Amino acid sequence: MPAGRHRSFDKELALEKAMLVFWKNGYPGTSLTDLTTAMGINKPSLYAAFGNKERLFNQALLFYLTKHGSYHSEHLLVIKQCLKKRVENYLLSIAKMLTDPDLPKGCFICLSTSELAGSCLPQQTSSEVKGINQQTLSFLHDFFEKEKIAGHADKEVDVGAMANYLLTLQFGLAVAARNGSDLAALKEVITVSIGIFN
Amino acid sequence: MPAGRHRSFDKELALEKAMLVFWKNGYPGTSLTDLTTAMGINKPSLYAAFGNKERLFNQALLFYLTKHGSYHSEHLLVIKQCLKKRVENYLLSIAKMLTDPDLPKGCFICLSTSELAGSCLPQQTSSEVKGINQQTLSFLHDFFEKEKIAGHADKEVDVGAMANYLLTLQFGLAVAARNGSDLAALKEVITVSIGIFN
DNA sequence: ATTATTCTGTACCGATCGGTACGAATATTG
DNA sequence: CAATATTCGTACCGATCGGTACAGAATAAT
Repeated sequence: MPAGRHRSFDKELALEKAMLVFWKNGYPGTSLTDLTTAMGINKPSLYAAFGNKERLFNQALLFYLTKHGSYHSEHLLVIKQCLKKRVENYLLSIAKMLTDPDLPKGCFICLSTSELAGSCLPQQTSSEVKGINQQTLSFLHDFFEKEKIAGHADKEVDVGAMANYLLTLQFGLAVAARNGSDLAALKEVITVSIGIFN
Repeated sequence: MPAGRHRSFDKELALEKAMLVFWKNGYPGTSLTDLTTAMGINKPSLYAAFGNKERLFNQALLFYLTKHGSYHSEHLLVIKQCLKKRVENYLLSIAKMLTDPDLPKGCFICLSTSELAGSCLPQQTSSEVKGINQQTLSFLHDFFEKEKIAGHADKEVDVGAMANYLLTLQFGLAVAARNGSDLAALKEVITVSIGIFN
């Protein structure tokens, strides 16, 4: 047991609150006052526990990825379903998250990606966001390659293009949700988008 | 001719410079110093000519829409081309703009849409952004309806879903460009995405 | 009980935020 | 020419920005 006064708040819960604020407002749109208010702590506690705004944001990104970004891919790996159905369920899982009434609309990663261009995000944060997207792209690439080898997809299919298409679609669904599209609207889009598998 | 000292800068050129800064950094990521530096004017001149930051942003949105957002739809109306080819050229026109080396990466409207959720954008700006997206959606809806009536699309096609799909795809391409995708990568995505017309 | 250590709350730091007052400069009007 | 109208540049406003110094409160080890 470490000596000294105990932390009076749940660090992981505070991180989740911070993540939700960043998710809603973006990095430059979120102030330390926004954060401390939502987290229910004071600035010195925030700095002692998380470093600074930039490091808190990076930790929020990883928290988001773990809690809201990782589980969708399970739908791709279900056996005894055709490729089209699995991709559909994968996208539906994402669409449900994007429009969850208990969460900010859209996707935290997609929002951060939109903030990439300018001097908006710190350097390290920028490369972390790009890394996350590259990881998703690599995963989708490998997935389609395996599907092709397994004979579930045509031999001439461009797995790189397929991976890019799916990631682009995810971005699009996220922004559409941000714009107010509900789950029904996203489902329509998904139905159209998986028409390429026919 | 109005009496008094003449404005020493080109108002439209200054608006374009401001638009480029907002396009790169977003609304909360852009400061008045960023703006005045890029525009080559001082703050009082900015306020005299454009009102304030919010009104300048709204004018920048309309400037963007006129200069970089409107001409793509021409590709949809070309006669003597099949629907698939016209949609492809429409998306290619957008993709070229999204990756133009002389412009910020991605789409100013898409970025603003991403900033919609929180207290990031002023109220009037938020509704203007939503209105722009609704207008695009309506245009695409009408376009596909006319195509269906003309017999260029199946009679059972859901024109609302098609419009949503295309808008979502535009958003996705914009974020992908923001993430660093080059024109070749976007072209791959477009090739896959128009596979639904087969 | 004392000491050492860690956290909390207040109060504050310099810098920057969006926005403006005001006088000097430049133009048209008479 | 004066008189008037508009813009420009400087210098500044209160508020908020991200970040911290410091003292007091709370805990563990001695």
